[in-house]
This record gives sequence, C-alpha cells and structure tokens, in this order.
Amino acid sequence: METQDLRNAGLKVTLPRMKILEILEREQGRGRHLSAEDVYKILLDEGEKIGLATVYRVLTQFEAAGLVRRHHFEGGNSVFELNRGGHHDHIVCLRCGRIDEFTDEEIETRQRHIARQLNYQLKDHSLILYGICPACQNSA
Amino acid sequence: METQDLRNAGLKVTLPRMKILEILEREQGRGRHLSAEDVYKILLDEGEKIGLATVYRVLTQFEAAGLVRRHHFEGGNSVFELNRGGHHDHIVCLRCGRIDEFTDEEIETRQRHIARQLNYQLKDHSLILYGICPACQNSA
DNA sequence: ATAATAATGAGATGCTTTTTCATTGAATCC
DNA sequence: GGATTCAATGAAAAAGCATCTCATTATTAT
Repeated sequence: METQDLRNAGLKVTLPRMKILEILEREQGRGRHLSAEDVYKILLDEGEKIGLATVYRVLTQFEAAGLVRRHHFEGGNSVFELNRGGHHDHIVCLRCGRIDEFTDEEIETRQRHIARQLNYQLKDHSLILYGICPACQNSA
Repeated sequence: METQDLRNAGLKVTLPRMKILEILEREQGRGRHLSAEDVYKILLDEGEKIGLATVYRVLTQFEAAGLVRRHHFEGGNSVFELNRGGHHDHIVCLRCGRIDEFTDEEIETRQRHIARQLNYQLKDHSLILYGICPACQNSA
C-alpha cells in the first residue's frame, strides 16, 4: 500500500509520485537501478506528460523520506533504488552496468572496528565492488 | 624528483604541472584531499595565473598517468590525492570533511571472496566510511 | 637558435541537477 | 459537495561541475 507511505512522509498523493513509485517497483526486478533520466524516459514511453524537474524533485523527496536510496556509482549519474529495509552493498559490472547486491556481516563488523580504532563515530558507509559479470565474461 | 615522474608519463615539464604537483604534495600532509577547484584557488592565492581548465586537464592527465587518484565522495566534486603506491580506503568526517585512511586485509579478502561467489571478475572497489571525527565530537 | 609539437588560457559548450514562479491540483473544513 | 488553503507541477532559466575548442605560447629535440 504505497499511498500510505506517501502520506506518512507528509507528501500529497499525486499522479507523478504514484507513477514514479510504480516504475521503481516494477524495474526493481532485474538488477535495474534507475537514474532520474531513466525514470523520465520510461514515463515518456508510457505517455505520461511529467517533467524532468518533477522527477528529480520527487526522487529527492523520496530520498529524504527514506523511501528510496541514492547511489553514486563510478562515472555516471545518481541512481535510485526502492528502500526495502535491509542494508546491502553493491557489485557493478563495468561492461553492462548490471548491479547485484550482497551483504557480508564480517565486513560490517570490521568497519565498526576500524571506526572505533580511529575514534570516529560511524554514521554510514558505501562499499561498491567493480568487475565483470558472468554474462559479460562469456561474451568477451 | 618529480620532473622525472612527469617525463616518465610522457608529459612535458611545465610550470602548471609542477605547481599542481607541489600543491598536492604539500596539502597531502593534513588529511586534505583537494578538488580541482581547491587546487585552482590555492594557485590564485599564490599569484599563479593558471586557468581552471588547465587544472582539470592536468589532474585528469595525472590520473591517467597513475600519479594521482580520483575519488567521488558524497555529494561533492571529485577530489584528488597523490598516488603513493599503497592501496587504502577512506573514512570521511561528515562535519569538517577531514579524511583519514585505513587498510584492512580481512575486508580485502572478503571482497575477493564475494566477487568469486557471484562469479564476477573483480577489477576495483570503493569503500568509504562516513562518520564524525574525534575533534568534531568534542566540539559538538 | 630553429623547427616541430605539445601545453596553456579564455571562453564556449555540454550535461546533470536545482531553482523560480506562475499555474494546477490535492486535501480540509464547513 | 463546494470553496479555501497550501502544496505540487511544468517549463524555462539558472547553477555547478567538467570538458572542449582554438588561437597563442612554451617546451623539447635538432
């Protein structure tokens, strides 16, 4: 029930917001993390007349509301993914842009350990692995 | 002997390049990772008439030559650091921007392990911890 | 010194993202 | 349900970072 998510975030339920949530949810399926531009193009393809500025605004609001997360991968634009709760890190294919997710409790533990050793109060982290995905290795 | 580094990279030894190397080296001291803009401002302060375009160009060339590394930290521009060989990751203070370095062999090992499990051919990685540095905790 | 060639400066350009402001639309109150 | 209030939207302009162009200048090899 997404309309409730929007209300909880203090946001009015509007067509652009519903559509954008819907697209993020739908594309979430196959390792697709969308940029604002991507979302905009999909909206156009579906005949929606929603401006690019609105897409940026909405995604930024969603981020502030904790509905989506923003990632800055190498040499590209920000991409967004629905926040389904569980923390995870990313591995990105340098050829095709495919993204897979993983978590590793041992790495998380070490990170906390390192922050403590350096007397930092740990707030967040970003771990991204870059490589060549299985499919791209075979089609080299 | 930096002039040799430049020659080895196939780059002519020019004043802008020398100055930029010098600044990077000097500021490297206290957790300062500089953006192109930062370098440009320091050059201005020192009375050098070197254009911003040149700073970007030179830093990009230095990166290609392996003399510096480029990092994309949260919500900002690219920053550059002299490449002194050893790999390390970064922990960034969210208040003052201070940057400390660390390495953790266990994390490196886990990363390789994860890539192998997902059948990725690992090429690179980026690990950044965000937190509050000791100094900022005390002046809160 | 001279010639050949790369590097620089200044401004234009490109791209992503944000802001402005007038208009439109959602939600609340009666 | 209809008017009111205030937020959301669209379109265009603006901002910010980075790159490119091209005429001029400087470096390196001869």
